[in-house]
Amino acid sequence: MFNMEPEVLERFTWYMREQSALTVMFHARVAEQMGLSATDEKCLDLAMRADGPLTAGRIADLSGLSTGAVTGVIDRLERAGYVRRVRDPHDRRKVLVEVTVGDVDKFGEPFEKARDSMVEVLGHFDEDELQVIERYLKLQTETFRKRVIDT
Amino acid sequence: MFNMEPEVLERFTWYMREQSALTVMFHARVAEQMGLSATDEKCLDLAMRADGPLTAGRIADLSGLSTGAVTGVIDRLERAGYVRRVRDPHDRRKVLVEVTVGDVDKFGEPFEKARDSMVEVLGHFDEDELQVIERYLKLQTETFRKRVIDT
DNA sequence: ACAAAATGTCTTAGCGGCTAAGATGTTCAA
DNA sequence: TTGAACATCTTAGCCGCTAAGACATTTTGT
Repeated sequence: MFNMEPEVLERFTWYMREQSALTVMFHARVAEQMGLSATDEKCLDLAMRADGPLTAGRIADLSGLSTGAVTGVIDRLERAGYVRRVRDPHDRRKVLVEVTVGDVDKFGEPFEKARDSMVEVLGHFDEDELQVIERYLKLQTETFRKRVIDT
Repeated sequence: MFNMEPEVLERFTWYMREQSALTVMFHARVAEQMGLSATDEKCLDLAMRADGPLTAGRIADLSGLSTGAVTGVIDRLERAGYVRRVRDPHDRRKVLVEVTVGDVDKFGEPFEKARDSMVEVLGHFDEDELQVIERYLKLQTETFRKRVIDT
């Protein structure tokens, strides 16, 4: 591998830090717009990004909340119409949390703005460059999850 | 501009969403490792990323917290040794929040892991590709801030 | 088949942080 | 100089979180 100067690394670090802070603010905006707390929005996001419906306990694990707290989260999400409790027919102790809203992108102004913003940015790159960027994003998310989150 | 297929857009949306969720988890890890709440860590991050010291009121604005809450945040950060209260000599009503820790990267394991992870990822690209990625990151953060956060 | 242990969720008590309103101290303007 | 504006702190009340245990269901061991 060629020699990467420290300044380059420093600039990249800055971008990551900046993007990181922007992301936290973005989540706060989305939550506010949906009439949810940051916690509730985070749990709803988990439920939406999962393959199938999650159990209450799995949401507790993924979110880091206690099971008691998750009960409250699901109560509020259910009351607001975002999810529905369904008892698992194969194990009636379990509660499956089913998301009852369709298209993710319908989730208010912040999401639309974020999408528009992304389209605008990507418009500044040609096809070859987009392939580089996609390779980067894919590798970045995978590596970050493996090395930082999944400890 | 050339024609961008919907699937490409969808894949990029997925990466952004994934990265977004990972970032939120990352902040939770960092906060936990520092013995701080998510709120306190967010405020400390604001103070660290600012040019000079911020006032308590400015932190309230930027964080979206009430001034009363910020008083508590600064109390806890000060007690934990991360910041120091300094009265502004030019306007003694104001309280400047001075960060009293040096290198940002000393901030615990998660930060180091994140940095290592970034280095590993960037190692998979040559110099030309890195320039594309940097251009993308710069444009992305700027555009996102302008279009989504600063409404 | 039955009892005991394990599992998954919900309930409750107690704690701590948040908001809103107002108190306190400082600066600005007439 | 005096009243208004400003910046922060204090306080009361509320709400969500954790920890512990209750309840219902499933699994295990005999």
